[in-house]
Amino acid sequence: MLKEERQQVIINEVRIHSRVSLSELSDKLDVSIDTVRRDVKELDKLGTLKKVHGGAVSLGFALHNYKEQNIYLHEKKSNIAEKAISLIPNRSVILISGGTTNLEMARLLPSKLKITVFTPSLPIAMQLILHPNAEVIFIGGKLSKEAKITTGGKAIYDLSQITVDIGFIGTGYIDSQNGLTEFDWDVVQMKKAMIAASKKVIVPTISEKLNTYQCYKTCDLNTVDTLITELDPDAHQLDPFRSHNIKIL
Amino acid sequence: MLKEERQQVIINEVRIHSRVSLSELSDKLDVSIDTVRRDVKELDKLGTLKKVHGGAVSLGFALHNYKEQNIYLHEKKSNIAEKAISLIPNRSVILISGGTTNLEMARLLPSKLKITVFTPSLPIAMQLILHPNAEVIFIGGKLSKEAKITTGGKAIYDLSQITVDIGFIGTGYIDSQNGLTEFDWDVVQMKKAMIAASKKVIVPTISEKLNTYQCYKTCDLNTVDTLITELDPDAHQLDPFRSHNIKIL
DNA sequence: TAAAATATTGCAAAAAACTGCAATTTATAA
DNA sequence: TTATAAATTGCAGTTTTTTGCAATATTTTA
Repeated sequence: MLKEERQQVIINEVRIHSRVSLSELSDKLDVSIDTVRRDVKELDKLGTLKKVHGGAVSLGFALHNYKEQNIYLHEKKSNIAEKAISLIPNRSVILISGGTTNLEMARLLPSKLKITVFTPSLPIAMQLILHPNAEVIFIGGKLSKEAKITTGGKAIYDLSQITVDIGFIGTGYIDSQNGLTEFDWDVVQMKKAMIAASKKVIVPTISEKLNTYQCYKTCDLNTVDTLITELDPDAHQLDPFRSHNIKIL
Repeated sequence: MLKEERQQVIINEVRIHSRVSLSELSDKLDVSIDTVRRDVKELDKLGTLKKVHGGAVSLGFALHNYKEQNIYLHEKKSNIAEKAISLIPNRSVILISGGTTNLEMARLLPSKLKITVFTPSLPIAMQLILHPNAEVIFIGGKLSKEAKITTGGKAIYDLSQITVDIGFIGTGYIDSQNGLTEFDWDVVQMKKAMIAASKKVIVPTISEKLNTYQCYKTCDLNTVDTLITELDPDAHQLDPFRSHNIKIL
């Protein structure tokens, strides 16, 4: 088989599936993994596809792919995401709201984890497309351009028809007195519906958000089952949140 | 055997198979591999085919291989997208299925156009978030990772509850006999539902797809109101599609 | 943090390409 | 027809490209 043919096959695979692993290609093409790696490297240089660790993805996909803005915050969010992931049993059904911390969680979800995910968040759905074992169900509705999640009566009604094991509910603001709050009224309605649909409510948030609040209230703190921050669970900053029957991680 | 004949055989082989290896040619033509190598080198210089390590490929194949093809296709898609956009009145309600041609349309939608868009496609929704005057309503459901659109009973039911002015329905394959067809059954169900929800059905497609078909049928050609390709509406290639009461743009 | 998976690098064998050359064929003109 | 020049072809030696492997480094996963 000519090298050109091989590369053509690779391009097709990437076009059809948006992503492909080197071992799959090596298998399919019956050449060593080194060879497909070199091929993919060449195609990457030519700008035909994007090489990633373990395989390749189509350029269209790489576009929407997440971009880490602030390294400092990013580390915190990865830390939170890892803690959050540790709470997800295999074969569970979860709900993920929007937000960059939740996006980080979606990105870090282990590929072996079999899971069903409901989400109204466009970026999170986009990310989860890459996950081989996640069944993703998108909550439809009117798109909020700021929050990049769906909102409105339809979405809220759809949420009322489901119950999930765990809801990972991000929040714009969190305060020991005022609970979870937001700046956007539509978003609050969605979060209320998401919380109602979740047997267990987990709130992942970076510590910067602690002790801040806004005008519209999502829920009281005692609605929250688990609060996850990048801090040590025993940190003093978390003291005001201990009195509400909340697990802190 | 004359050199001329030999080279003609080589040209034919490449035309038929898109590719050929030097050893195959040497075998078939019963001359040394050096000779076919020299032949191929000449044909390459004449621009009849493209010489590659170990053999030769057709020019189309080579073009297909690299970035040029993407740019080439992209131009066609922009052309189609512009024609499609000209059919959208201000303040109309439209439905956009998935596909890269439709994505191009979403990208090129004039920012002044006030519009309501229903879509089950993740990339298109992602794109439309950037549009200042588009109200975007996402059709929720189970995500198909291949097509990046939602599918399944819920999405189809939701579609049955709406009616839009225009539906822009991309298609994987289109043929004058077999109509619109797809490779993926779930996607076909979605497209049927989208067509049912549209007062007017517009099918934007690049000419490469004309006269191709697959096993699952979306609809007959006479269901389509307007067919848009990058070709001139009078082009001969479109003749087979004229008899079905279709506007061609 | 350890272990598993993936990348990188250098290297050597194999395949293919290139070069010069001689034998052969073809073309051309006397 | 014949002599000569030009083109074609195959071969041998050399160079380049491709490919797989192994050792080592890096990244990802558990």
